[in-house]
Amino acid sequence: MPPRPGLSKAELEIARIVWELKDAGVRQVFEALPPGRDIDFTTVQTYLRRLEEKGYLNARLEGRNRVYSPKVRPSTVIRETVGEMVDLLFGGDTMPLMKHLVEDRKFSSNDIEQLRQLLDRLEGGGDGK
Amino acid sequence: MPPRPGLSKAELEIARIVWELKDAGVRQVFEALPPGRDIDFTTVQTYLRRLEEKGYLNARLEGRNRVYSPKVRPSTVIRETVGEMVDLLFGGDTMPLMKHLVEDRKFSSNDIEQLRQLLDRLEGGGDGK
DNA sequence: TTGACTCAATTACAATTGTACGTCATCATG
DNA sequence: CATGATGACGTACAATTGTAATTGAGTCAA
Repeated sequence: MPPRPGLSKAELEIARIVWELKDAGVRQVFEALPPGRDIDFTTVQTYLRRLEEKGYLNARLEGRNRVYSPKVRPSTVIRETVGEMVDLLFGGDTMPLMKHLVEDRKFSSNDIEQLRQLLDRLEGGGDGK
Repeated sequence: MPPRPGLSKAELEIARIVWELKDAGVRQVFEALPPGRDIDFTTVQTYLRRLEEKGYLNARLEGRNRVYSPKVRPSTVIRETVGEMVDLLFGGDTMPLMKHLVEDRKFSSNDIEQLRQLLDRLEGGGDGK
């Protein structure tokens, strides 16, 4: 198969809502938009249709309503999106992104502790290259 | 001022080359493309022009050649791009991205050590919220 | 001095994206 | 039943993006 086409920003926004709702009709997604996000109902319809066409969502007919549910797992989309960004921004090298994040974004000491533990859990699993 | 329009993928690719070269004419950028990246000279020209229009690059005339140099610093572009992605993918929350990266990308034990040190250096500087 | 080249500048054009409209069917209710 | 709300579905359309062709001036070498 050809690799899935990527998601556009607006599509990603909508996909996230479906992931969260697990299972949702157009109206539900529409209503789950953050306040201030002012787009038309039919626009949401369009995004959902495109997401289905691109293979990211399943759609079934419930009565005469279309109900969408995730098809590709969020973690997959995240991996692809992040991977693409790492390629684009850092030539595929993850460490610079890590450095940027650690230095640039604010973490609470709680976060820092969590990160330490994540790293600890890694040790031994890595290929140690 | 209106906020700078974002960079497209192709533009980012070209911007990265300019950052690296510090100062470059179209030809140089063109030649710095990775082997296999097969786009036309004039296409590169177009991207550089757009980058200038969008305010990311400076251009000066050297003889009758246009020489481009960075105007917005890479770190700024990186911050914006990463920030946008964090918003889109994780609703603005950085930690899930960190987790994803740590769990999903392969790090050498050397990398892990470096990350630990980064975290250590943070402690005390963070707002500890 | 005539090609062969090289650039800049302009223009083009298809694909993708963000956004919405129009039409038609269905349903519930006054 | 007429009417208003709701949705599916198809269509539209401008902006952005990825990519290139065209045109015209300047430079170099034969």
